[in-house]
Amino acid sequence: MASATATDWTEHTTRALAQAGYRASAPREEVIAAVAELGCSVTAREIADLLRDRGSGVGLASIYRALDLLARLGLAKRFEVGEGVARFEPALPGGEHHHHLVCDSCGTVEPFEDEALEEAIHGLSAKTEFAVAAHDVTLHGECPACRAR
Amino acid sequence: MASATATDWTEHTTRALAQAGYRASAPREEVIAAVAELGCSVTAREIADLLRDRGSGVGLASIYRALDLLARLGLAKRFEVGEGVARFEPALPGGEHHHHLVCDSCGTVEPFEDEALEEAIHGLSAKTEFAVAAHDVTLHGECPACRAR
DNA sequence: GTGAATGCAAACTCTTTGCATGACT
DNA sequence: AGTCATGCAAAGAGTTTGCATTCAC
Repeated sequence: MASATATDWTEHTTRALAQAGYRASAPREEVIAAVAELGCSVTAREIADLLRDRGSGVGLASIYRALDLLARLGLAKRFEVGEGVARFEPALPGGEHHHHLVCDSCGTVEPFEDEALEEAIHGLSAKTEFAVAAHDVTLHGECPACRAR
Repeated sequence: MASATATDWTEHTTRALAQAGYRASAPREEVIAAVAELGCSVTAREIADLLRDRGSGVGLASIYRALDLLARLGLAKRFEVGEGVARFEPALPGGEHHHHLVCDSCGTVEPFEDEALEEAIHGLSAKTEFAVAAHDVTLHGECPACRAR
């Protein structure tokens, strides 16, 4: 199911780019495939490493440009978990919505969803004078694997 | 009251540094004063600007070193709101706890507290296998001033 | 053929670090 | 006096940009 979702996103993204008038270039397709493959928390470097290992000649600049484009079109979400490095994840069309658990020992980033949290934020949004358009929640701690050690 | 709190924090911080065996140097004191003065969301650059305008000769490196020290001792909290720049705020001894509203138009960062949000996160922490030690919540949107425009 | 997209390298920003000098205890 | 802390400048990491070339339409 995870791979089905990744495929969905890849197709959706490719189609959305075409509809928005962007050309279907091989480098951009490779970046999209890498994002789909690496999943919910990808850095530009991770994509570069994957593509290089794969023998692709895609340059770092093109990766950044592709990620920037995806984020601008709402096809990917850009976020940070506090290391000063931009992270990206596929943005699913359905508006599915999750946040991140970060292991401060090994750096693992894992997604989670929580309805009560969303409700609390929704209630809060109504109370403030800001027009709240988005929110990010990051939980820091230690993952099960690191705890076991 | 805000200034009383700032004074409290300054004194608390100075005392904590002394107790931890750190020397009372003028540059570090200036950085602490600047953090207290600039309040809940300060960048290294903002501190540098303030101190320069004030005629202080404190170097950027010392500002970063001081901020790093404060964060390591738990006297200040380091966070980011998604621009790739480290932000700092005084960490009050009482364990008072807030999060941030960011205006995506003008960059204003404003604190808020919400009990329901804390409860949701607490409940969530109990459900996950991560040992959750901390959390950050950032709400993005448009501030009242920018909305009026 | 024309303009968008790429790759490379240079430029930029933020942050950290090496080292000699100066300051607190 | 003995260190710790500073300032400066250089080094690093991540990201962006200028420009000539390549490629999709």
